[in-house]
Amino acid sequence: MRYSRQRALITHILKGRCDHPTADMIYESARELEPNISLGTVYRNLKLLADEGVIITLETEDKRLHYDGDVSRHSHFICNECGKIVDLFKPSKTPNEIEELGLTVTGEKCVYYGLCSSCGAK
Amino acid sequence: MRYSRQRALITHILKGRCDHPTADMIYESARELEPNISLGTVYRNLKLLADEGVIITLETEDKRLHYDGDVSRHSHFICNECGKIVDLFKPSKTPNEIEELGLTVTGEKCVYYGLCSSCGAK
DNA sequence: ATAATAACAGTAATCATTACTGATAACGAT
DNA sequence: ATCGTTATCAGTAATGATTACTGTTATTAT
Repeated sequence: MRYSRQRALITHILKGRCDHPTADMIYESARELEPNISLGTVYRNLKLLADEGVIITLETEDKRLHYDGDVSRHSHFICNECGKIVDLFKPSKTPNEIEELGLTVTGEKCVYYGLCSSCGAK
Repeated sequence: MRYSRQRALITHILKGRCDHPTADMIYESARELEPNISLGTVYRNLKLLADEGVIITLETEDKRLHYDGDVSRHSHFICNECGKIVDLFKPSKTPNEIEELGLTVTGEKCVYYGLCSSCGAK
């Protein structure tokens, strides 16, 4: 993977903020420093960076992919009302521990990734 | 919410299978018994049923929403290779316990839902 | 420096999902 | 039981996030 100013910028932006922006939000930020950057370039590099494990993706119910520059093991809380995404460090926080942060938990979705038995055998 | 034959069929199909079909797959199944059912009807009812809590949605990396008729608390395993979705009962299975099912776990994404402190105050 | 090609900007295409329209069916009130 | 209201329908068009394409530019190994 060659160096590119655009990819470095996208990485820098994402690592320097603690929210979970969409591609479009990152595009807006990037244009402040690189006015001619293309939205396609943002999408392409976000996908590359996610494939490389440099950043993380977050599928939400708003149908848009959110990106997270923090690749340490942690989970997320999403407000059903305003859609705000909150980082929950310590991955195995129990619902009770989460409530202590002022959050009301009504549900959870936990997905594990990896290889199933048939794909792992190959 | 009024009764409709189409909605009853969609519910029946989803409750009667243990995979995690997309709207399109449910549409195919539904057309076997209700050949004139519309794809829009399938989408509309799946959304209604999910809002009512009768079924559950699952956002995956294939960009399509998957539906689950099992609303009991459980988590999922998705194979990175073939995309197969496996139910993991007992929601708090540890990675080690999952490995015993023949699955190789390389990552997890855990999201909690509810109300944040500002939205909860209202 | 040059050649090979990854990456770019700009834009068109894709495709899952949602919205719209006129027709039909469920169901409470008469 | 029929009527009127309106939720729901079938069919189809529109939406919008993401991806693919095209000709150009920039990176890097030789």
